[in-house]
Amino acid sequence: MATGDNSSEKSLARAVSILDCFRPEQPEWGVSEIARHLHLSRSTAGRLLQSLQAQGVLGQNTATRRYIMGSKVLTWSSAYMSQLDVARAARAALVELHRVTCETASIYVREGTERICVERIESPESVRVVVRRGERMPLHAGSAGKALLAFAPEEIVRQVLSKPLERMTSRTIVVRKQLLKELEIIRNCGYAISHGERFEDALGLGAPIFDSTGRVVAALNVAGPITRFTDDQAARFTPILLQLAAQASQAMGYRGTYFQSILRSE
Amino acid sequence: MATGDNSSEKSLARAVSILDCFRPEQPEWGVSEIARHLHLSRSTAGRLLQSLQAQGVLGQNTATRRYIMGSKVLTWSSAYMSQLDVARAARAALVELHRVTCETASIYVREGTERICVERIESPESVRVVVRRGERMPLHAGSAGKALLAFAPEEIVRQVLSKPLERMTSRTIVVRKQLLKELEIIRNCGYAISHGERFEDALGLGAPIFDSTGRVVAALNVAGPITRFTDDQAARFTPILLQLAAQASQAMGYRGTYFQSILRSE
DNA sequence: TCTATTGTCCCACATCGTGGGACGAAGTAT
DNA sequence: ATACTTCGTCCCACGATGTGGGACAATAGA
Repeated sequence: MATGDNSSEKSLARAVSILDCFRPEQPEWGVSEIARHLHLSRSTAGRLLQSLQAQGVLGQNTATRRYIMGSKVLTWSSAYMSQLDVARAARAALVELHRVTCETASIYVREGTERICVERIESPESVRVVVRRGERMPLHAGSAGKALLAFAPEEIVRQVLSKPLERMTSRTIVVRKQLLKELEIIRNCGYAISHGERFEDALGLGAPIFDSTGRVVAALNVAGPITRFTDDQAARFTPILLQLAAQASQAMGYRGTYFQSILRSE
Repeated sequence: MATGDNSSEKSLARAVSILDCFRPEQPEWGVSEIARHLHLSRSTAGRLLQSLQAQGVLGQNTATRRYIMGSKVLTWSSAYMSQLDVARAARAALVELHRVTCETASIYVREGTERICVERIESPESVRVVVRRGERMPLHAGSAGKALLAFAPEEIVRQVLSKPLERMTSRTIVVRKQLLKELEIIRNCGYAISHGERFEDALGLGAPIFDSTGRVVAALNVAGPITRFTDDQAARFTPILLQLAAQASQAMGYRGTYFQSILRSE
Protein backbone atom coordinates (compact mmCIF):
# COMPACT_ATOMS: atom_id res chain seq x y z
CA MET A 1 0.00 0.00 0.00
CA ALA A 2 2.93 2.27 0.75
CA THR A 3 4.54 1.77 -2.66
CA GLY A 4 1.66 1.13 -5.00
CA ASP A 5 3.77 0.32 -8.06
CA ASN A 6 0.70 -1.12 -9.64
CA SER A 7 0.46 1.91 -11.88
CA SER A 8 2.55 2.27 -14.99
CA GLU A 9 3.36 5.97 -14.71
CA LYS A 10 6.60 6.17 -12.80
CA SER A 11 7.02 9.92 -12.58
CA LEU A 12 3.44 10.31 -11.51
CA ALA A 13 3.84 7.72 -8.79
CA ARG A 14 6.93 9.53 -7.62
CA ALA A 15 5.15 12.86 -7.60
CA VAL A 16 2.42 11.39 -5.46
CA SER A 17 4.87 9.88 -3.02
CA ILE A 18 6.57 13.25 -2.82
CA LEU A 19 3.28 14.88 -1.95
CA ASP A 20 2.67 12.19 0.63
CA CYS A 21 5.81 13.29 2.43
CA PHE A 22 4.18 16.55 3.38
CA ARG A 23 2.43 15.83 6.65
CA PRO A 24 1.42 17.94 9.59
CA GLU A 25 4.39 16.57 11.55
CA GLN A 26 6.76 17.72 8.86
CA PRO A 27 5.23 20.24 6.49
CA GLU A 28 8.51 21.47 4.99
CA TRP A 29 11.00 19.54 2.84
CA GLY A 30 14.20 20.33 0.99
CA VAL A 31 15.32 18.72 -2.26
CA SER A 32 18.02 16.48 -0.82
CA GLU A 33 15.85 15.56 2.09
CA ILE A 34 13.13 14.27 -0.23
CA ALA A 35 15.73 12.53 -2.40
CA ARG A 36 17.13 10.70 0.59
CA HIS A 37 13.73 9.84 1.98
CA LEU A 38 12.45 8.35 -1.26
CA HIS A 39 15.75 7.02 -2.63
CA LEU A 40 15.74 9.32 -5.64
CA SER A 41 18.59 11.18 -7.22
CA ARG A 42 18.72 14.83 -6.26
CA SER A 43 18.24 15.77 -9.89
CA THR A 44 15.00 13.87 -10.09
CA ALA A 45 13.69 15.02 -6.76
CA GLY A 46 14.56 18.62 -7.56
CA ARG A 47 12.96 18.55 -10.97
CA LEU A 48 9.78 16.95 -9.68
CA LEU A 49 9.56 19.45 -6.86
CA GLN A 50 10.05 22.30 -9.30
CA SER A 51 7.38 20.93 -11.58
CA LEU A 52 4.94 20.52 -8.73
CA GLN A 53 5.64 24.05 -7.69
CA ALA A 54 5.18 25.36 -11.23
CA GLN A 55 1.81 23.64 -11.26
CA GLY A 56 0.88 25.35 -8.01
CA VAL A 57 0.62 22.10 -6.13
CA LEU A 58 3.57 22.98 -3.94
CA GLY A 59 4.70 26.32 -2.61
CA GLN A 60 8.19 27.36 -1.66
CA ASN A 61 9.60 29.16 1.30
CA THR A 62 11.68 31.61 -0.69
CA ALA A 63 14.07 32.25 2.17
CA THR A 64 15.02 28.66 2.92
CA ARG A 65 14.20 27.29 -0.57
CA ARG A 66 12.36 24.51 1.14
CA TYR A 67 9.05 23.32 -0.22
CA ILE A 68 5.63 23.37 1.39
CA MET A 69 2.16 22.36 0.26
CA GLY A 70 0.41 24.79 -2.05
CA SER A 71 -3.07 26.13 -1.82
CA LYS A 72 -4.23 24.10 -4.81
CA VAL A 73 -4.75 21.07 -2.63
CA LEU A 74 -7.38 23.01 -0.73
CA THR A 75 -9.37 23.37 -3.92
CA TRP A 76 -9.00 19.68 -4.61
CA SER A 77 -10.16 18.80 -1.15
CA SER A 78 -13.22 20.97 -1.55
CA ALA A 79 -14.03 19.01 -4.71
CA TYR A 80 -13.73 15.84 -2.67
CA MET A 81 -15.97 17.24 0.02
CA SER A 82 -18.68 18.36 -2.36
CA GLN A 83 -18.77 14.97 -4.00
CA LEU A 84 -19.17 13.48 -0.55
CA ASP A 85 -22.66 14.71 0.01
CA VAL A 86 -22.57 13.18 3.45
CA ALA A 87 -20.52 16.13 4.52
CA ARG A 88 -23.06 18.57 3.14
CA ALA A 89 -26.04 16.77 4.60
CA ALA A 90 -24.42 16.32 7.96
CA ARG A 91 -22.92 19.76 8.33
CA ALA A 92 -25.97 21.27 10.01
CA ALA A 93 -25.98 18.38 12.47
CA LEU A 94 -22.27 18.85 13.08
CA VAL A 95 -22.61 22.54 13.83
CA GLU A 96 -25.53 21.92 16.14
CA LEU A 97 -23.73 19.11 17.95
CA HIS A 98 -20.78 21.38 18.52
CA ARG A 99 -23.00 24.24 19.65
CA VAL A 100 -24.80 22.13 22.20
CA THR A 101 -21.80 20.30 23.60
CA CYS A 102 -18.97 22.80 23.12
CA GLU A 103 -16.79 19.77 22.51
CA THR A 104 -14.96 18.61 19.39
CA ALA A 105 -17.54 17.28 16.94
CA SER A 106 -16.63 15.37 13.80
CA ILE A 107 -17.83 13.28 10.90
CA TYR A 108 -16.12 10.10 9.75
CA VAL A 109 -16.59 7.97 6.68
CA ARG A 110 -15.39 4.45 6.21
CA GLU A 111 -12.85 3.61 3.51
CA GLY A 112 -12.01 -0.06 3.44
CA THR A 113 -11.14 -1.07 6.98
CA GLU A 114 -10.27 2.42 8.09
CA ARG A 115 -12.19 5.55 8.83
CA ILE A 116 -11.35 9.05 7.74
CA CYS A 117 -12.29 12.30 9.38
CA VAL A 118 -13.95 14.37 6.69
CA GLU A 119 -15.15 17.30 8.76
CA ARG A 120 -14.76 18.51 12.27
CA ILE A 121 -15.28 21.49 14.53
CA GLU A 122 -12.93 21.60 17.44
CA SER A 123 -13.85 22.58 20.92
CA PRO A 124 -12.88 26.13 21.86
CA GLU A 125 -11.46 24.83 25.14
CA SER A 126 -7.72 24.59 25.43
CA VAL A 127 -7.92 21.03 26.69
CA ARG A 128 -9.76 19.28 23.90
CA VAL A 129 -9.79 16.34 21.58
CA VAL A 130 -7.90 17.21 18.43
CA VAL A 131 -8.51 15.49 15.11
CA ARG A 132 -7.49 16.63 11.68
CA ARG A 133 -9.48 16.46 8.51
CA GLY A 134 -8.12 13.59 6.44
CA GLU A 135 -6.83 11.74 9.47
CA ARG A 136 -7.15 7.97 9.26
CA MET A 137 -8.06 5.83 12.23
CA PRO A 138 -9.00 2.21 12.82
CA LEU A 139 -12.60 1.03 12.93
CA HIS A 140 -12.34 -1.01 16.11
CA ALA A 141 -11.26 1.80 18.43
CA GLY A 142 -13.27 4.86 19.26
CA SER A 143 -16.97 5.59 19.19
CA ALA A 144 -17.21 6.71 15.58
CA GLY A 145 -15.20 3.74 14.40
CA LYS A 146 -17.37 1.28 16.29
CA ALA A 147 -20.53 2.98 15.04
CA LEU A 148 -19.32 2.60 11.45
CA LEU A 149 -18.30 -0.99 12.03
CA ALA A 150 -21.50 -2.00 13.78
CA PHE A 151 -23.53 -1.24 10.68
CA ALA A 152 -20.94 -2.13 8.05
CA PRO A 153 -21.30 -5.15 5.74
CA GLU A 154 -20.29 -8.42 7.39
CA GLU A 155 -17.41 -8.71 4.94
CA ILE A 156 -15.81 -5.61 6.47
CA VAL A 157 -16.22 -6.91 10.01
CA ARG A 158 -14.57 -10.14 8.89
CA GLN A 159 -11.66 -8.21 7.37
CA VAL A 160 -11.20 -6.17 10.53
CA LEU A 161 -11.23 -9.30 12.68
CA SER A 162 -8.84 -11.13 10.37
CA LYS A 163 -5.98 -8.96 11.56
CA PRO A 164 -4.94 -8.40 15.17
CA LEU A 165 -6.87 -5.52 16.76
CA GLU A 166 -4.24 -2.87 17.33
CA ARG A 167 -4.07 -1.50 20.83
CA MET A 168 -4.30 2.30 20.81
CA THR A 169 -4.72 2.87 24.55
CA SER A 170 -5.03 0.76 27.66
CA ARG A 171 -8.79 0.54 27.12
CA THR A 172 -8.90 -0.37 23.44
CA ILE A 173 -10.94 -3.49 22.76
CA VAL A 174 -8.47 -6.02 21.40
CA VAL A 175 -10.44 -9.21 22.04
CA ARG A 176 -12.47 -10.26 18.99
CA LYS A 177 -15.36 -11.75 20.90
CA GLN A 178 -15.68 -8.68 23.07
CA LEU A 179 -15.73 -6.43 19.99
CA LEU A 180 -18.48 -8.48 18.36
CA LYS A 181 -20.55 -8.25 21.53
CA GLU A 182 -19.96 -4.51 21.65
CA LEU A 183 -21.13 -4.14 18.04
CA GLU A 184 -24.30 -6.01 18.93
CA ILE A 185 -24.95 -3.60 21.79
CA ILE A 186 -24.35 -0.64 19.50
CA ARG A 187 -26.90 -1.94 17.01
CA ASN A 188 -29.41 -2.14 19.84
CA CYS A 189 -28.70 1.28 21.34
CA GLY A 190 -28.21 3.17 18.09
CA TYR A 191 -25.00 4.73 19.30
CA ALA A 192 -21.52 3.82 20.44
CA ILE A 193 -19.65 5.02 23.46
CA SER A 194 -15.92 4.93 23.97
CA HIS A 195 -14.21 5.39 27.30
CA GLY A 196 -10.68 6.21 26.24
CA GLU A 197 -10.45 3.47 23.62
CA ARG A 198 -8.92 5.66 20.96
CA PHE A 199 -7.54 8.57 22.98
CA GLU A 200 -6.54 8.00 26.53
CA ASP A 201 -8.60 10.16 28.90
CA ALA A 202 -11.25 11.02 26.34
CA LEU A 203 -14.90 10.06 26.16
CA GLY A 204 -16.57 9.80 22.81
CA LEU A 205 -20.07 9.24 21.47
CA GLY A 206 -20.77 8.09 17.92
CA ALA A 207 -23.89 7.45 15.89
CA PRO A 208 -24.40 6.14 12.36
CA ILE A 209 -25.77 8.18 9.47
CA PHE A 210 -27.70 6.20 6.85
CA ASP A 211 -28.43 7.06 3.24
CA SER A 212 -31.51 6.41 1.12
CA THR A 213 -30.54 2.79 0.57
CA GLY A 214 -30.22 2.21 4.30
CA ARG A 215 -26.46 1.81 4.29
CA VAL A 216 -24.22 3.61 6.78
CA VAL A 217 -22.42 6.39 4.99
CA ALA A 218 -20.86 8.16 7.92
CA ALA A 219 -20.68 8.47 11.66
CA LEU A 220 -21.41 11.56 13.68
CA ASN A 221 -19.19 11.95 16.67
CA VAL A 222 -18.52 14.13 19.67
CA ALA A 223 -15.64 13.70 22.04
CA GLY A 224 -14.05 15.47 24.95
CA PRO A 225 -11.70 14.97 27.87
CA ILE A 226 -13.25 12.89 30.67
CA THR A 227 -12.44 15.62 33.16
CA ARG A 228 -15.12 17.72 31.51
CA PHE A 229 -17.10 15.28 29.39
CA THR A 230 -18.42 13.04 32.13
CA ASP A 231 -20.78 10.09 31.88
CA ASP A 232 -23.58 12.34 33.11
CA GLN A 233 -22.91 14.77 30.30
CA ALA A 234 -22.74 11.89 27.85
CA ALA A 235 -26.13 10.65 29.00
CA ARG A 236 -27.57 14.11 28.44
CA PHE A 237 -26.05 14.40 24.98
CA THR A 238 -26.94 10.96 23.71
CA PRO A 239 -30.54 11.73 22.71
CA ILE A 240 -29.35 14.90 21.00
CA LEU A 241 -26.70 12.95 19.10
CA LEU A 242 -29.29 10.42 17.99
CA GLN A 243 -31.70 13.15 17.00
CA LEU A 244 -29.02 14.83 14.91
CA ALA A 245 -27.90 11.56 13.33
CA ALA A 246 -31.54 10.92 12.42
CA GLN A 247 -31.81 14.40 10.94
CA ALA A 248 -28.62 13.98 8.92
CA SER A 249 -29.81 10.58 7.72
CA GLN A 250 -33.06 12.15 6.61
CA ALA A 251 -31.08 14.79 4.72
CA MET A 252 -29.28 11.90 2.99
CA GLY A 253 -32.60 10.51 1.88
CA TYR A 254 -32.99 7.86 4.57
CA ARG A 255 -36.63 7.02 5.13
CA GLY A 256 -36.27 4.12 7.49
CA THR A 257 -37.50 4.01 11.06
CA TYR A 258 -34.38 2.86 12.86
CA PHE A 259 -33.91 6.04 14.86
CA GLN A 260 -37.59 6.30 15.74
CA SER A 261 -37.53 2.83 17.22
CA ILE A 262 -34.42 3.67 19.21
CA LEU A 263 -35.64 7.02 20.43
CA ARG A 264 -39.03 5.65 21.39
CA SER A 265 -37.50 2.91 23.50
CA GLU A 266 -35.41 5.41 25.45
CA MET B 1 -1.84 30.06 -15.87
CA ALA B 2 -4.32 27.54 -17.14
CA THR B 3 -1.71 25.54 -19.02
CA GLY B 4 1.50 26.11 -17.10
CA ASP B 5 3.80 24.42 -19.59
CA ASN B 6 6.70 26.00 -17.77
CA SER B 7 7.44 22.65 -16.23
CA SER B 8 9.26 19.94 -18.08
CA GLU B 9 7.27 16.96 -16.85
CA LYS B 10 4.47 16.50 -19.32
CA SER B 11 2.60 13.63 -17.75
CA LEU B 12 2.74 15.34 -14.39
CA ALA B 13 1.34 18.54 -15.83
CA ARG B 14 -1.44 16.54 -17.40
CA ALA B 15 -2.19 14.75 -14.18
CA VAL B 16 -2.49 18.06 -12.40
CA SER B 17 -4.80 19.48 -15.04
CA ILE B 18 -6.90 16.36 -14.73
CA LEU B 19 -7.17 16.89 -11.00
CA ASP B 20 -8.08 20.50 -11.62
CA CYS B 21 -11.13 19.33 -13.56
CA PHE B 22 -12.68 17.99 -10.38
CA ARG B 23 -14.58 20.93 -8.96
CA PRO B 24 -17.59 21.24 -6.71
CA GLU B 25 -19.73 22.10 -9.76
CA GLN B 26 -18.69 18.88 -11.45
CA PRO B 27 -17.15 16.39 -9.07
CA GLU B 28 -17.48 13.36 -11.38
CA TRP B 29 -15.75 12.72 -14.70
CA GLY B 30 -15.58 9.86 -17.17
CA VAL B 31 -12.53 8.95 -19.24
CA SER B 32 -13.80 10.28 -22.57
CA GLU B 33 -15.16 13.37 -20.93
CA ILE B 34 -11.76 14.24 -19.53
CA ALA B 35 -10.08 13.40 -22.84
CA ARG B 36 -12.38 15.77 -24.70
CA HIS B 37 -12.07 18.49 -22.12
CA LEU B 38 -8.27 18.47 -22.12
CA HIS B 39 -7.71 17.43 -25.75
CA LEU B 40 -6.06 14.16 -24.82
CA SER B 41 -6.44 10.78 -26.43
CA ARG B 42 -8.75 8.47 -24.57
CA SER B 43 -5.87 6.08 -23.98
CA THR B 44 -3.82 8.72 -22.27
CA ALA B 45 -6.65 10.09 -20.23
CA GLY B 46 -7.70 6.62 -19.19
CA ARG B 47 -4.22 5.57 -18.20
CA LEU B 48 -3.60 8.71 -16.20
CA LEU B 49 -6.93 8.36 -14.44
CA GLN B 50 -6.15 4.76 -13.62
CA SER B 51 -2.76 5.68 -12.27
CA LEU B 52 -4.19 8.44 -10.16
CA GLN B 53 -6.72 6.03 -8.81
CA ALA B 54 -4.08 3.40 -8.10
CA GLN B 55 -2.22 6.06 -6.12
CA GLY B 56 -5.36 6.79 -4.15
CA VAL B 57 -5.59 10.34 -5.42
CA LEU B 58 -8.80 9.59 -7.26
CA GLY B 59 -11.66 7.32 -6.38
CA GLN B 60 -14.06 5.59 -8.69
CA ASN B 61 -17.77 5.17 -8.66
CA THR B 62 -17.76 1.46 -9.33
CA ALA B 63 -21.27 1.49 -10.75
CA THR B 64 -20.80 4.21 -13.36
CA ARG B 65 -17.00 3.78 -13.71
CA ARG B 66 -16.72 7.52 -13.44
CA TYR B 67 -13.95 9.05 -11.37
CA ILE B 68 -14.18 11.22 -8.30
CA MET B 69 -11.65 12.80 -5.98
CA GLY B 70 -10.07 10.47 -3.47
CA SER B 71 -9.60 10.96 0.21
CA LYS B 72 -5.86 11.43 -0.14
CA VAL B 73 -6.33 15.08 -1.04
CA LEU B 74 -7.84 15.62 2.39
CA THR B 75 -4.59 14.49 3.97
CA TRP B 76 -2.65 16.79 1.68
CA SER B 77 -4.84 19.70 2.54
CA SER B 78 -4.36 19.07 6.23
CA ALA B 79 -0.61 19.28 5.61
CA TYR B 80 -1.19 22.60 3.92
CA MET B 81 -3.29 23.81 6.81
CA SER B 82 -0.82 22.83 9.48
CA GLN B 83 1.96 24.62 7.68
CA LEU B 84 -0.28 27.68 7.60
CA ASP B 85 -0.13 28.40 11.28
CA VAL B 86 -2.53 31.25 10.78
CA ALA B 87 -5.29 28.73 10.60
CA ARG B 88 -4.25 27.15 13.87
CA ALA B 89 -3.82 30.45 15.66
CA ALA B 90 -7.06 31.85 14.38
CA ARG B 91 -9.24 28.80 14.86
CA ALA B 92 -10.28 29.69 18.39
CA ALA B 93 -11.26 33.14 17.18
CA LEU B 94 -13.17 31.62 14.30
CA VAL B 95 -15.16 29.29 16.51
CA GLU B 96 -15.96 32.08 18.92
CA LEU B 97 -17.00 34.44 16.14
CA HIS B 98 -19.33 31.82 14.79
CA ARG B 99 -20.71 31.06 18.24
CA VAL B 100 -21.50 34.66 18.98
CA THR B 101 -22.95 35.60 15.61
CA CYS B 102 -24.46 32.32 14.39
CA GLU B 103 -23.45 33.47 10.93
CA THR B 104 -20.89 32.09 8.49
CA ALA B 105 -17.42 32.91 9.81
CA SER B 106 -14.26 32.46 7.76
CA ILE B 107 -10.55 33.06 7.46
CA TYR B 108 -8.87 34.25 4.28
CA VAL B 109 -5.22 34.53 3.33
CA ARG B 110 -3.82 36.54 0.49
CA GLU B 111 -2.01 34.81 -2.35
CA GLY B 112 -0.77 37.29 -4.94
CA THR B 113 -3.70 39.50 -5.85
CA GLU B 114 -6.32 37.02 -4.76
CA ARG B 115 -7.55 35.74 -1.46
CA ILE B 116 -8.26 32.15 -0.53
CA CYS B 117 -10.65 30.86 2.08
CA VAL B 118 -8.61 28.57 4.30
CA GLU B 119 -11.16 27.83 6.97
CA ARG B 120 -14.79 28.51 7.61
CA ILE B 121 -17.73 27.55 9.75
CA GLU B 122 -21.05 28.00 8.05
CA SER B 123 -24.14 29.37 9.66
CA PRO B 124 -26.64 26.72 10.72
CA GLU B 125 -29.43 28.81 9.15
CA SER B 126 -30.81 27.67 5.83
CA VAL B 127 -30.40 31.15 4.35
CA ARG B 128 -26.72 31.80 4.79
CA VAL B 129 -23.57 32.91 3.10
CA VAL B 130 -21.79 29.90 1.62
CA VAL B 131 -18.07 29.82 0.97
CA ARG B 132 -15.91 26.81 0.37
CA ARG B 133 -12.48 26.11 1.68
CA GLY B 134 -9.99 26.77 -1.11
CA GLU B 135 -12.30 29.19 -2.87
CA ARG B 136 -10.53 32.12 -4.51
CA MET B 137 -11.95 35.62 -4.53
CA PRO B 138 -10.71 39.06 -5.47
CA LEU B 139 -9.19 41.45 -2.97
CA HIS B 140 -11.19 44.50 -3.92
CA ALA B 141 -14.64 43.09 -3.24
CA GLY B 142 -15.93 41.96 0.12
CA SER B 143 -14.94 42.81 3.65
CA ALA B 144 -12.20 40.23 4.10
CA GLY B 145 -10.66 41.13 0.75
CA LYS B 146 -10.60 44.81 1.56
CA ALA B 147 -9.19 44.14 5.02
CA LEU B 148 -6.33 42.16 3.46
CA LEU B 149 -5.75 44.80 0.83
CA ALA B 150 -5.82 47.74 3.23
CA PHE B 151 -2.80 46.39 5.07
CA ALA B 152 -1.02 44.75 2.15
CA PRO B 153 2.28 46.06 0.72
CA GLU B 154 1.81 49.00 -1.66
CA GLU B 155 3.08 46.85 -4.48
CA ILE B 156 0.04 44.59 -4.17
CA VAL B 157 -2.35 47.54 -4.14
CA ARG B 158 -0.67 48.80 -7.30
CA GLN B 159 -1.05 45.40 -8.96
CA VAL B 160 -4.73 45.23 -8.03
CA LEU B 161 -5.34 48.72 -9.38
CA SER B 162 -3.41 48.04 -12.57
CA LYS B 163 -6.20 45.82 -13.83
CA PRO B 164 -9.87 46.80 -14.09
CA LEU B 165 -11.74 46.14 -10.85
CA GLU B 166 -14.12 43.36 -11.71
CA ARG B 167 -17.73 43.99 -10.86
CA MET B 168 -19.15 41.13 -8.75
CA THR B 169 -22.45 42.72 -7.73
CA SER B 170 -24.21 46.04 -8.24
CA ARG B 171 -22.43 47.43 -5.18
CA THR B 172 -18.87 46.33 -5.87
CA ILE B 173 -16.39 49.19 -5.75
CA VAL B 174 -15.03 49.49 -9.28
CA VAL B 175 -13.69 53.05 -9.14
CA ARG B 176 -10.00 53.12 -8.22
CA LYS B 177 -10.11 56.38 -6.30
CA GLN B 178 -13.07 55.21 -4.26
CA LEU B 179 -11.29 51.96 -3.39
CA LEU B 180 -8.20 53.82 -2.19
CA LYS B 181 -10.35 56.05 -0.01
CA GLU B 182 -12.11 52.99 1.39
CA LEU B 183 -8.76 51.37 2.24
CA GLU B 184 -7.77 54.52 4.10
CA ILE B 185 -10.99 54.35 6.13
CA ILE B 186 -10.37 50.67 6.90
CA ARG B 187 -6.89 51.44 8.22
CA ASN B 188 -8.45 54.01 10.52
CA CYS B 189 -11.31 51.83 11.74
CA GLY B 190 -9.40 48.58 12.01
CA TYR B 191 -12.09 46.69 10.15
CA ALA B 192 -13.83 46.59 6.79
CA ILE B 193 -17.52 46.43 6.08
CA SER B 194 -19.13 45.29 2.86
CA HIS B 195 -22.72 45.93 1.93
CA GLY B 196 -23.29 43.39 -0.79
CA GLU B 197 -20.02 44.07 -2.60
CA ARG B 198 -19.09 40.44 -3.06
CA PHE B 199 -22.42 38.67 -2.58
CA GLU B 200 -25.60 40.52 -3.40
CA ASP B 201 -27.81 40.85 -0.31
CA ALA B 202 -25.07 39.95 2.16
CA LEU B 203 -23.37 42.05 4.77
CA GLY B 204 -19.83 41.24 5.77
CA LEU B 205 -17.33 42.38 8.37
CA GLY B 206 -13.61 41.74 8.06
CA ALA B 207 -10.58 42.45 10.23
CA PRO B 208 -6.87 41.88 9.68
CA ILE B 209 -4.75 39.41 11.60
CA PHE B 210 -1.08 40.38 12.01
CA ASP B 211 1.94 38.22 12.75
CA SER B 212 5.00 38.87 14.87
CA THR B 213 6.59 41.00 12.15
CA GLY B 214 3.51 43.20 11.95
CA ARG B 215 2.46 42.01 8.50
CA VAL B 216 -1.12 40.96 7.74
CA VAL B 217 -1.25 37.22 7.41
CA ALA B 218 -4.98 36.70 7.23
CA ALA B 219 -8.39 38.27 7.57
CA LEU B 220 -11.11 37.19 9.96
CA ASN B 221 -14.56 37.51 8.51
CA VAL B 222 -18.21 37.08 9.35
CA ALA B 223 -21.02 37.48 6.86
CA GLY B 224 -24.74 36.94 6.67
CA PRO B 225 -27.81 37.85 4.65
CA ILE B 226 -28.90 41.48 5.22
CA THR B 227 -32.37 40.31 6.12
CA ARG B 228 -30.90 38.91 9.32
CA PHE B 229 -27.47 40.50 9.60
CA THR B 230 -28.53 44.13 9.86
CA ASP B 231 -26.39 47.21 10.38
CA ASP B 232 -27.42 47.20 14.02
CA GLN B 233 -26.17 43.66 14.40
CA ALA B 234 -22.98 44.57 12.59
CA ALA B 235 -22.40 47.45 15.00
CA ARG B 236 -22.82 45.08 17.92
CA PHE B 237 -20.45 42.51 16.42
CA THR B 238 -17.70 44.88 15.34
CA PRO B 239 -15.97 45.20 18.72
CA ILE B 240 -16.15 41.44 19.14
CA LEU B 241 -14.60 40.93 15.73
CA LEU B 242 -11.80 43.35 16.57
CA GLN B 243 -11.25 41.70 19.90
CA LEU B 244 -10.98 38.30 18.24
CA ALA B 245 -8.69 39.59 15.50
CA ALA B 246 -6.48 41.07 18.22
CA GLN B 247 -6.48 37.76 20.06
CA ALA B 248 -5.61 35.80 16.92
CA SER B 249 -2.85 38.28 16.13
CA GLN B 250 -1.47 37.81 19.58
CA ALA B 251 -1.52 34.05 19.04
CA MET B 252 0.52 34.69 15.89
CA GLY B 253 3.08 36.52 17.96
CA TYR B 254 1.96 40.06 17.19
CA ARG B 255 2.99 42.43 19.96
CA GLY B 256 1.94 45.72 18.39
CA THR B 257 -0.69 48.06 19.75
CA TYR B 258 -2.78 48.63 16.66
CA PHE B 259 -5.91 47.00 18.04
CA GLN B 260 -5.59 48.67 21.43
CA SER B 261 -5.53 52.07 19.78
CA ILE B 262 -8.56 51.21 17.70
CA LEU B 263 -10.53 49.70 20.56
CA ARG B 264 -9.73 52.59 22.87
CA SER B 265 -10.96 55.15 20.38
CA GLU B 266 -14.31 53.39 19.97
C1' DT C 1 -33.22 -4.54 -32.35
C1' DC C 2 -29.40 -1.58 -34.17
C1' DT C 3 -26.29 2.19 -33.25
C1' DA C 4 -23.31 5.27 -30.77
C1' DT C 5 -20.41 5.73 -27.14
C1' DT C 6 -18.08 4.04 -23.43
C1' DG C 7 -13.69 2.09 -20.96
C1' DT C 8 -9.82 -0.94 -21.76
C1' DC C 9 -6.16 -3.20 -24.12
C1' DC C 10 -2.18 -3.72 -27.27
C1' DC C 11 1.81 -2.10 -29.67
C1' DA C 12 5.54 0.43 -32.28
C1' DC C 13 7.69 4.80 -31.97
C1' DA C 14 10.16 8.71 -30.15
C1' DT C 15 9.50 11.76 -26.63
C1' DC C 16 10.25 12.62 -22.18
C1' DG C 17 12.18 11.53 -17.77
C1' DT C 18 16.30 9.63 -15.83
C1' DG C 19 20.74 9.72 -12.87
C1' DG C 20 25.64 10.86 -12.97
C1' DG C 21 28.51 14.36 -12.58
C1' DA C 22 29.99 19.33 -12.41
C1' DC C 23 29.11 23.85 -10.67
C1' DG C 24 28.66 27.88 -7.48
C1' DA C 25 26.42 29.26 -3.20
C1' DA C 26 25.49 28.74 1.50
C1' DG C 27 26.29 26.82 5.88
C1' DT C 28 29.38 24.58 9.49
C1' DA C 29 33.41 23.28 11.82
C1' DT C 30 38.22 23.94 12.48
C1' DA D 1 39.95 33.56 8.20
C1' DT D 2 40.16 28.76 5.74
C1' DA D 3 38.78 24.15 4.63
C1' DC D 4 35.09 21.20 4.42
C1' DT D 5 30.50 19.57 3.81
C1' DT D 6 26.00 20.01 2.01
C1' DC D 7 22.90 22.50 -0.49
C1' DG D 8 20.03 23.44 -5.04
C1' DT D 9 20.57 23.73 -9.93
C1' DC D 10 22.20 22.78 -14.47
C1' DC D 11 23.75 19.95 -18.48
C1' DC D 12 23.67 15.87 -21.23
C1' DA D 13 23.55 11.17 -23.41
C1' DC D 14 20.88 7.06 -22.84
C1' DG D 15 16.91 4.30 -22.89
C1' DA D 16 12.95 3.51 -20.21
C1' DT D 17 8.57 5.33 -20.19
C1' DG D 18 4.60 7.65 -21.78
C1' DT D 19 2.32 8.39 -26.12
C1' DG D 20 -1.86 8.07 -29.53
C1' DG D 21 -3.96 5.17 -33.10
C1' DG D 22 -6.67 1.51 -33.64
C1' DA D 23 -9.32 -2.80 -32.24
C1' DC D 24 -12.21 -4.82 -28.88
C1' DA D 25 -16.22 -6.04 -25.80
C1' DA D 26 -19.55 -3.92 -22.81
C1' DT D 27 -22.91 -0.71 -21.96
C1' DA D 28 -26.31 2.92 -22.81
C1' DG D 29 -29.51 5.02 -25.76
C1' DA D 30 -32.77 5.14 -29.81
